[in-house]
Amino acid sequence: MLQLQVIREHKEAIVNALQKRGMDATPLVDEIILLDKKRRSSQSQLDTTLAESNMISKEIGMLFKTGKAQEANTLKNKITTLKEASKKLTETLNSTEEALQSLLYQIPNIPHASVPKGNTEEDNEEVFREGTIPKLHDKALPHWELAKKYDIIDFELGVKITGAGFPVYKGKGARLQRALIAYFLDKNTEAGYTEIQVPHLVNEASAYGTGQLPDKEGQMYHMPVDDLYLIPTAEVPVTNIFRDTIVNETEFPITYTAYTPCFRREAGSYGAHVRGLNRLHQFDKVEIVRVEHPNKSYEALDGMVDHIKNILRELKLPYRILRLCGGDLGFTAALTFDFELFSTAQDRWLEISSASNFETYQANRLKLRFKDESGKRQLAHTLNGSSLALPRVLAGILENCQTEAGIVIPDVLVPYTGFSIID
RNA sequence: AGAGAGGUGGCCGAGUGGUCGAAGGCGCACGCUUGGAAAGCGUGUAUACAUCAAAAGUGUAUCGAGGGUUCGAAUCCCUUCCUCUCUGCCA
Repeated sequence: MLQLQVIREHKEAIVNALQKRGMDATPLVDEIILLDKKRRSSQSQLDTTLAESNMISKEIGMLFKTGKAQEANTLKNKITTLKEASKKLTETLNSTEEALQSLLYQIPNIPHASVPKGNTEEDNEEVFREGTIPKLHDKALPHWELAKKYDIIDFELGVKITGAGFPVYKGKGARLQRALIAYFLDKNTEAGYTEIQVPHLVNEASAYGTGQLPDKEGQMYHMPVDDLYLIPTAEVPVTNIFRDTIVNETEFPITYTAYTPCFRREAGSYGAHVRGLNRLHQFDKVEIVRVEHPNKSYEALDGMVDHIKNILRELKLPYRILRLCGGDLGFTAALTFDFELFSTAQDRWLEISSASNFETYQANRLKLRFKDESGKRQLAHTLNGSSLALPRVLAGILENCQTEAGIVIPDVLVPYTGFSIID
């Protein structure tokens, strides 16, 4: 959520910047400014009214003490009018604030200056590419065929137990998955991230805190009995650790990594693009989260990008990095780099990581602040990235590392898997 | 799940209808003292919103959350969440 004060003071700049997202924010912003004016004047009026009745109440107290009950009773009548007035003002204030809040929720984050204009994925800007795309043998298969051939992932079994998009990993498939999780967590820990384990269900306040609600209502699994949501990413529970907190400036940088399953309803299409592991309702992901000083957040984002690069380098997988364009940028992000893995057998790029700086957008909702040197409170910057999302990395390994003899496990993973080939 | 107790500032803890944003202590910050440190002494030490160009100041709200009673609520009533103890159930 953008800060009201910023909207008030930089209206033009905000409207201009949001055009990059293909959005004309003028009407929204205008209404917000109007409501904000109304809110402030109601606040002032209410405050004066309450101040007056507080004063009279004190007077009444004094009068009763000194035995002047009659005079006190006269004042009581006076206060009735004030009470009615303040009740009305409270109502206006509340409804104004509510309306204002819901409008504020509708404004996405302001794209960073470096974000390219554009509406679709085509307009994303490739900023880096590395790794060699392997030449596969003639009988190379897509991962869903490989999964069947080697009996390492069973999609039909998942359908039986739960439904489409809930695969069952078996044997070396399950072991490879576990190996990847352990490997990613180890790499992240080495890079200074503190490993934590968090709940996989969150309450409504947390879902609002990181911006899944109200923007992505319907994309999360909701348990109405307890009013809890299954997490779509570890970002939600991890970032919400800092909801309603004031951290000390000296604590920066705050860095966490967490492995969790992720649950997404993903009401969407069927077909080749979502086949196999390409899109799932439940998948595993290792996430990194940072809370940073505003001066350091872009440096930190670069650091995250380098860190993820290193992992992919070690795995010897071909990948590229995209700077997302305005139209493709997530609602809450100011700048996002997507990592895409090239899947030779599918002949397409698969998104495997997304590293974003949210600047103060999340922090404002979360009320995550820090005390700066002069003791003033400021909003912190939050960042997160996948390091990494499992299914498509798995798909990439299966497809890119397949040989006629079997699937050759990348060297760095062998200590984790305990085997070097799936055959 | 049943019975009981309780939720007060960074922490501990007082407060059962008026002058309480809240005693006292600890912690923390600054100053004095000291060769330096400790002790000691002094001062300060919540958040949000409004007002103001800004700071200061002032006002309002906040004692888990929401609602109610009252001229007035940390204090009384209702709802709800959470914690603890005992019993039950259970990986």
